[in-house]
Amino acid sequence: MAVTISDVARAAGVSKGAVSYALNGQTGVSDETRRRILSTAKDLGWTPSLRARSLSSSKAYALGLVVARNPKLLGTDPFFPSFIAGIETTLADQGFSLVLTVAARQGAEEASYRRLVHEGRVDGVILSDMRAEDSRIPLLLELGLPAVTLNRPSTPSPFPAVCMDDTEGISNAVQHLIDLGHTRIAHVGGPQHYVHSRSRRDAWADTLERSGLEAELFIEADFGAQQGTDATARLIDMDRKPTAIVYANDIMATAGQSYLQQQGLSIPDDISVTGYDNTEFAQYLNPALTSIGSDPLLWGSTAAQVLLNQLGGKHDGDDVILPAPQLIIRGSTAKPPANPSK
Amino acid sequence: MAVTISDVARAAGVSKGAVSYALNGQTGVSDETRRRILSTAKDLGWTPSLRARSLSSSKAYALGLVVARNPKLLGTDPFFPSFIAGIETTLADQGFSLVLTVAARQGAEEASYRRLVHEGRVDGVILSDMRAEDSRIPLLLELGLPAVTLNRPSTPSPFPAVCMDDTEGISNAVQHLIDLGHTRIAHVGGPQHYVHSRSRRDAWADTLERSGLEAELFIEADFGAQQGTDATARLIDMDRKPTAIVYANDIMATAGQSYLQQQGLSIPDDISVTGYDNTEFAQYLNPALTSIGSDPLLWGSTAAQVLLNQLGGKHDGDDVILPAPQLIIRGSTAKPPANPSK
DNA sequence: AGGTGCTACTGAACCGGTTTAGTAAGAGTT
DNA sequence: AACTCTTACTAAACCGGTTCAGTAGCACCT
Repeated sequence: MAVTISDVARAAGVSKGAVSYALNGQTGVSDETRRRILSTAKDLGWTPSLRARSLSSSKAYALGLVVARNPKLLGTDPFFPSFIAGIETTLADQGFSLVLTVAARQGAEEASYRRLVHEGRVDGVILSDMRAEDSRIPLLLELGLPAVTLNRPSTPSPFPAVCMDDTEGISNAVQHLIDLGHTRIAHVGGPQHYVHSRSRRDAWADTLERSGLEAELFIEADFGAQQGTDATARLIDMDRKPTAIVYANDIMATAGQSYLQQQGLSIPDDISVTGYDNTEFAQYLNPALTSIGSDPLLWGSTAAQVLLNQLGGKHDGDDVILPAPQLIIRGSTAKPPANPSK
Repeated sequence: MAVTISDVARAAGVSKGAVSYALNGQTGVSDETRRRILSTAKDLGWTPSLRARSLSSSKAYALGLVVARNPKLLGTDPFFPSFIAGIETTLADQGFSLVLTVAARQGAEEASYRRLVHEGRVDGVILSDMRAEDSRIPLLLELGLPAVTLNRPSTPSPFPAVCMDDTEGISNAVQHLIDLGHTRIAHVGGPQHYVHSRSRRDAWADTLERSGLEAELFIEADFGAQQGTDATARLIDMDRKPTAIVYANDIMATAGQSYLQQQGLSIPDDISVTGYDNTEFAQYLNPALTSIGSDPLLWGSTAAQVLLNQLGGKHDGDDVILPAPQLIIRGSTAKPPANPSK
């Protein structure tokens, strides 16, 4: 079996308690003894037993992430793998692990959090995809589970937030289109109960209105290719059809772009298109997709770090603001047709 | 605090040991007493402490998944989220959790497995993306960690395998193209150290050769959009350029298709294209992508179940064979041009 | 010299289960 | 009646840490 703290105690000629104090850097042992204990521990190759420590300290040494999305849609979202990789880079260094849960069915989400707490699997969770009136906040308060949120939720939240502004990228995209001469700029947004979907929509509307344009061409979709296509079809069926469409993610933009081309429209000559996320394939589309490039890796590693700090009582209470995603202009945007149809 | 086994013992007027026997369905208690213990446990709302159980039984009640991929590429791969969701559906029912690790850097993979074992985080792992001479097999044997593999590895492996045949879909795709009249069918494959990449290539080559065609137009890429584009560029620069390209995944096919269109080629009139995975967006491309639809959800849930059976000593030793992914024919494939250029 | 306070440590309890060793009661055997 | 065997249970050890209560030894104060 592995070497335990008792083995170290015996070898060093002290009690178990002394070893524990020495190893945890607590007071109660002389420097002299501490050195001796540490060196015998090292000689014997001692490493702490996570399980024993979990039991006696009532900690899990793990963080949780509950992803509540349809796996089909999740599969096309490039955000999560990078985000998770970011979380990992922080956790691995500090002896923590990530427990991942996918809540596919409605209602499974709450059950997942309850189970994580009840089994004591995790010491805290990272909340992504914040929603309006997010029910997870009261739930976690009830459960007493620490958390960080990605972006500050719209309702009061006692949890630290790690923020990456959605609005700047969208505003820049819309302004870019306005500067090119577009006046009928549509937006295909994500589900509006998501805070980020909502703030992207608001950014789109605000930017238009600042230039005296009306923000009327809006369709809500679900971030999936199917609804991206449908929304696009509805937009170009309109009497006063848009000359540019700002999509809330690259998947919908890709699907929309394909649909438009299929309808005989040329991109960007007949209609301009922008995405969000700067997915790896965005630059290889035909034409390459103008998009907004976020940094999920940084977001993940920062969120994990903030949560760990919080657990260690080292959080200063301020939200962490990360650099806003930037607009990346490519071939899918150009000036509107000189003589727009109808 | 939560109610413990001692509380139940006291309430039922028996010893801790008796409660443990009763709750675990072991012999040593009369039916009468067992019923009484179970009902008082229920009345008190007792649930086992995962941590205490982990310590005394030396089990983690968790499975691990180590994903060794560049997060950038991982982000575009629709396989993992669905696969993980599948794993979850099995685990959640049985009180297990999933510990996910992303090994970004080279060498981080082995360290991840060692850490999982060393900390006792998991009772077993699921191995995906099997490689030729896969170093994980001897590693896990050394570490004594149970595992399941996705598909049977090329080297001898004592671990059960859950298999989903790669070859049938590719063979059908190639045969479909041959039936349409193509004779110069290229393949853009994944990294050839992956077993699945290799078997897809072999299926492509075998099917061509069965029809007396030469399997010469092969390029290895990394499943990413960039290399998919590059490979496509090289193929159409050739003297005897292909009239059809079979890609090893949808991402490369999508990137390739865009590149081809950008070069003024019409799909499928000038050149046919097929993908693999049947990504959600595949059907919304322009033209819709002929692809091969695997079932990662089923694969995940089955792999988890087989591993749990294995841990419970209930594995019968046979590999589990899942239905092979099927070819889905869409607009990106058609008969070759009547008078192929050069 | 006696009291106080601090340091450095020990021994034991504790976290909440599982598991082993031991035992009392009853049935069966001869 | 004495012996063995089984059943049903208890007490205690154990997993490997953390933490609390107690104590010996020493310095300092008055």
